[in-house]
This record gives sequence, structure tokens and C-alpha cells, in this order.
Amino acid sequence: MRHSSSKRQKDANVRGTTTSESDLLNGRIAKSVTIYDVSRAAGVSYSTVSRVLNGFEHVKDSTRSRVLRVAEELGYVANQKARSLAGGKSRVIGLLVPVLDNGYISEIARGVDEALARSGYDLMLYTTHRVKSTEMMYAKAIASGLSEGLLLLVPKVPAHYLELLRAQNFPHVLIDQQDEANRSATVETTNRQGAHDATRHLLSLGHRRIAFVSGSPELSPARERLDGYRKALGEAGIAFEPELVAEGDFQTEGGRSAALELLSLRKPPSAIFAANDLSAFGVMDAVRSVGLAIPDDISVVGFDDIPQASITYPKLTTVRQPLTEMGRVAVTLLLEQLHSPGSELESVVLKTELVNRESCGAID
Amino acid sequence: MRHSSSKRQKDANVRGTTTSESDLLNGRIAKSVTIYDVSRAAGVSYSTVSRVLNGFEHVKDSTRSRVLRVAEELGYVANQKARSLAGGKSRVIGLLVPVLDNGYISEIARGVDEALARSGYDLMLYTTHRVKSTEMMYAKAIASGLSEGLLLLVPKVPAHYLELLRAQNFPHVLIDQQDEANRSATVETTNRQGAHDATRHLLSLGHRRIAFVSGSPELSPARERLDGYRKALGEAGIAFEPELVAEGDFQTEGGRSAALELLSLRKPPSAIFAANDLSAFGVMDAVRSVGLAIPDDISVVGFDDIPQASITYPKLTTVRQPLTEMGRVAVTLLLEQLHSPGSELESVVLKTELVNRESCGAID
DNA sequence: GTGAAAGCGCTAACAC
DNA sequence: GTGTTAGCGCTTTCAC
Repeated sequence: MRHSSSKRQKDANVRGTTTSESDLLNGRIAKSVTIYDVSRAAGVSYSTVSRVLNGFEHVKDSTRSRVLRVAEELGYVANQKARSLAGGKSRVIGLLVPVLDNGYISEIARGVDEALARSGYDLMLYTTHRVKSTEMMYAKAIASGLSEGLLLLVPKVPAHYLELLRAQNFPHVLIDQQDEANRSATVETTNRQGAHDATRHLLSLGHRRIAFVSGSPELSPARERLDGYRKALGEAGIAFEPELVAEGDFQTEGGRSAALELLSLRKPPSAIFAANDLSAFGVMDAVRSVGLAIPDDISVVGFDDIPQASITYPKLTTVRQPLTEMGRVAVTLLLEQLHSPGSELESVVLKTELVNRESCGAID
Repeated sequence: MRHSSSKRQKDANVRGTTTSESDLLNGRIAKSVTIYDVSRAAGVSYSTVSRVLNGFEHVKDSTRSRVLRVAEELGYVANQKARSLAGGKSRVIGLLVPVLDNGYISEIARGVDEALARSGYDLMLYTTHRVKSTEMMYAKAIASGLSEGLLLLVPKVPAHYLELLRAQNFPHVLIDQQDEANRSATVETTNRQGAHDATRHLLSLGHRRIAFVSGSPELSPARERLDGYRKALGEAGIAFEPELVAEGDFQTEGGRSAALELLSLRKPPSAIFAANDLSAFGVMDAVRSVGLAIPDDISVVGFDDIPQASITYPKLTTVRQPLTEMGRVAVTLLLEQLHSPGSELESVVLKTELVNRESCGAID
């Protein structure tokens, strides 16, 4: 019997003499308390212990409770590595993000984390650091690593990367990005509608020259927001003027320079709608840098409602995306895939909502 | 020979027929390419493959390169679970944080993440969600889980928790918190000096009634900052007035109410120094809510220099903590423990620096 | 209902 | 220099 090798026995003895009962009661981690130690103490085979620990049905109640009690007493903690190696679940899911430096990402991550915690899963955070070439490496590492599933919060996942995940049948869900092929679960928001709402808000305030600071055009949310803006304009009978849309990149700096461009137009806008809050901050800064006031001279609207949006001065009027909710929903979708493999892939679209704060003014 | 069991053979055959060479070249993850597959293809034993993969010395060059080439061709990726189970390293370290909702934490996390990425480690993120009772659970999960070491970014780690870590000899480092017992590695900053600098800055601007919005007093950085403030005042020959320090909690709301209190004093301050940026934001909001202007009527100084501090209006003058650097250094200290166990525990103190922006004005 | 045995993929003695 | 042999701690058939 493999487990009664002399090495084992020695270990057990050493432990027996060095670990007092009070140590155990105090929660001291006896590093080497294994399923086998529990089985011996409970007088059953270790496969029975495994059954009990995994909530298996066909175990006599008395056995079950005894095993549970002994495990508790010994301070047994399952070794996740062994468990997952043996085919069990690791209860770890991975979250792939480009960077960690903005409220948009950390709010979503927060939702992910909360939902995961509730479900007893741990979180591996994979950061690509915006380096394209490392992503393939991640694909490998992740699929053969310890995560059971993957949440992708990366703008524009390379198609072949997604292919890999699918080919592997590796559970995953895309957050805030479209899946052209429609073969992956996704969580998105009503980007078009949100942009439409924001534009209409500005329109209702009397603005007619409304500029748009776009996001990176290769990202679907950026395109949809532009669409929403154009649509609202069209409905109001206002001709779309290309010069009023300046290309940004979803970053503060991009917002700043785009706004500067807009502001130097011979007929500058009276309102600027930025594709996300980060760029709206840049816009606000640019507006002030040319000596204009918000909202008196220029109105500004953002998109996302990241936490910072409510502490700017003036507080930013913006289209709220339910960021943490997106994270939570993504987890739900992923867990569904994990628990019932092969079932229909689900995708959900969450509603955006205009949050009217202080950065917009009426025009006479 | 265990590995030539019929099951194995069948697997190999199936793989052989379903995975084309182009699949492999395209980086398709052949989920079950193991060290054993590589060994067969390379015509060596699998321990040799292991040696090569782990950079062992005593391997013939020709063998080494052949193994490497074959591994590459087959798209071999090490299985971390197996590797760490077998006594190898998991190359995962854990970061324990209270929550994920503020720039202070995410900036440090960013530093951690960057440093880890450079060293080829992965990051497990453990969030306590400010629930005290779960922390013991974390201790267990972490020590018997897959992290090789732990970074603690939690304010006020329960002493017995730290004891646990030490008893286990589990590599760990504390970020931004004192270790009374001095038995754990730590990364801190010059809190006292930073607060001293901030106060002196205000003093040099002519302020005499300088208020302080404190942080949670049970946290050592909070106490040190208060000390620095008092010290600077004393050096300037200004008597310390208890009514000028209002208790905050390092959160925006706490800062707001503390400021409101201060502002309603019969002799209100002309400057408010907040123990961190988050509370400074609350202070700014409170100041404006009573109709006062920053910096014309009231000067405000923060502490931390989280990213948001530079996008407020006016931009916040604050004491910069090298947040991402703290994260990076913490990783360095942890890796040192990992690589040379038993060596002296190191602790480092990083310098703070006053960042003079727009929220302070001179007094006549 | 419970035990025995095999094996997950790998590292690490120990041989030769 | 390289192969053989044991496990790491667990899940999972397969018996009984």
C-alpha cells in the first residue's frame, strides 16, 4: 500500500509530536494535512473522504459526519493543485485585461471579483500590458494553466486567439466587445442608444453644433457610439458635419488634443460629446486651457460613468454603463458554461442610462 | 511501463489523426501535449525532457536542442498544476487587497502586476471585500493553494493572520503598513516626512490656521501623517489645536463631512490638509458646497497622488507616494524571499514628494 | 456504501 | 549525460 511507505509514516510522526491540538484549534495551518491523514483519523479509505468532501451522495450519514468532523479538527484544507490535476475543478477563473490603470477596467473587475467571490471562485488576473505579441502566449498559458474559464476584457481580441479558445472549447466570455462571428458569449451595453440619448440631451438644451470625440474606430463600441450620435443628429434634422468629429482613442490625452482641434475650428462647437469619460476629462482640460468655461461656454458629455466622473468639477454629465454589473453578468454567463457545458451560448445586452450632472448648459 | 498503457496509446493516435501539422504551426493548443509526448517524439526519456525544460545543466547540447525543437513543434506547454504539485514552482503569487475600488489600490496593483510580468509570474487576486471573518479562510486557501508567496495590501492585517503566515514560513510582504513585531518584510513610504512637507508648504504660503482631515487612526500611515503635520506646526511655532483635526476615514465621504465640520468652526481654517487624496476630493466638494472657492478661499492638499488627483479642477496639490513603485518593490522583496529562503528579511522605505499643482493659494 | 487501484503531468532522487 | 522509479494529493472508475 503506497501510502504506508516509511516516509509517510515518519512525516506523520513528526507532525504528531510537533503540532499540538491547540495549534490545530487555533487554526494553525498544518501544511501537510492531506486527505489521507483525514482518512486514517476517521478510519475510512481516502476515497471515501474524497467522496464526502466533494458532496457525493452515496455515503452513510454517520460516515459523512465523522469524516467532516475529523477534517475540521485536523484543519484539513484541500490542495487545489492536486485537485485540479486529478481532473477536479480548480475553482479559478482568469480575467484578461490590457492594463490596470483606469476606472473603466477596475470597475468591471470589481464586479467580476464580487460575483466570483460569491460563487467561491478565485481570480487570476492576466494583464497583456497592451503588448500584442504576448497574447498568444497567454492563450497557451491560460488554456493549460489553472483557470477553468476566461473573461476577456481586452479591446479587440485577435480573431485567431478567439479561434483558439473555441477550438479548445474553452469557456470564455467577451466583455464590452462584439463577436462578429457570434460564436462566443458576450456582455455588451446599448452603446448606440446611449450615444443617442446623450446627443438628444444636448439637442434638447438647444445645442446645434455638437462635436463628437470618437474612440478608436476599430472597436465596436466606438463605432456604435458614433452611430448613435449621427442618428440623433439626423432625427433632429441636423446635417452631419465630418469636421465636428475628431478622432480620439479613449484616453485622456487623445481627448485633449481632439478637443483642441475642435475648439480651433472657424465655427467651433457649443457642446462636445466624448466617446468615454477618460477622453471627456481631456476635453474638459482642453476647454479650460483655452480660457473657456464649462458649462457656460461649452457643454461636455462623457460615456461610462467611471467613479472619477462624479468628482470632477463640474461633475461630468455622462452616459452610465453599469460597469460592475457587466462584470457580474459576465461571471454568470461563464459559470453557466462551466456548469452546463454544451448548452446554448448566451449573450446579454445591458442598458445604459444618461446621468445628468453639471457639465451641460442650455444655449439661448 | 506505465505510460504505454493502451489508453495512452489511443490518445496519441487520436491526436495524431485529428491534429494536422498546420494546426500545430498555427499555434493550436493541443491540450494534451505532455512532456511524455515530447519525450517520445524526441526519442529520450521524459525526465530528460523535464531537465531540458527546467534548464538543467548536465544535458548534451544536441539532446537539448532536439528536445526544445520538438517541444516547440508539438506546441508543448507546461501544465502548471502538475508542475507545482510535483514540487516545482507554480510561478503564481497572490495579492491580497480589501477592495478594488480606488486608485490607490489599483496603482499599487499595477506596479505589482508589471513587476510580476517581467519575472514571469502570474497574479492571483484575493479580495477580502472588507469582511474581517473571511481573512482566516484566505490564510488557509492561500497557504495550501497555488500561490508561492503573498503580497498584503490590506490595512491592518489581523496579528494572528500574520502569525499564521510566519509559522508557515510563507513568503510574504506587507505593503504600506507597519509591522509592529518587525518580523515581516515591508514596503512603506516616508509618511511623516510627507505630511511634514505638505504642512510646511501651506505654512510657506502664509497659512496659519491649517486643518487636518485624518485617516483611520488605527492605521499606522494615518498616525504618521498626523505626526508630521503636528511636527511642522510645532517647528513653525504654531500651537496645535485639536479642533483643527477632524477625523476622516480615507474615503471621500469621510473627507466631505470632516471638512464640513471644519468649515463650520467659529474660526475656520484657511487651508485643509487631507490624509489622502480620496478624502481631499471630499474636502474639495464640501468647500464648494458652502460656496467657497479653491484655492482662493481655501487651500487644499492631499496625499497619495492617485491618478484622479491630476484631473480634478483645480488640480490637486498633493504628497506623492510612488504607488506603482511600491508595488514593484514589494514584488522584488517577495521574489528575494522566494529565491533565497532563510535570508534576512528586508524592508524598504520609499520617498514621498510634494507635487505642487493648483489647489493651494497664498494668504496675504 | 465503501475500498482498491489507476492515473492526472510533472519533479526529483537514484541508478548506471 | 540519461533512464528508472517514486511520489506530489487528489478524483475516478471499478469492484465487492
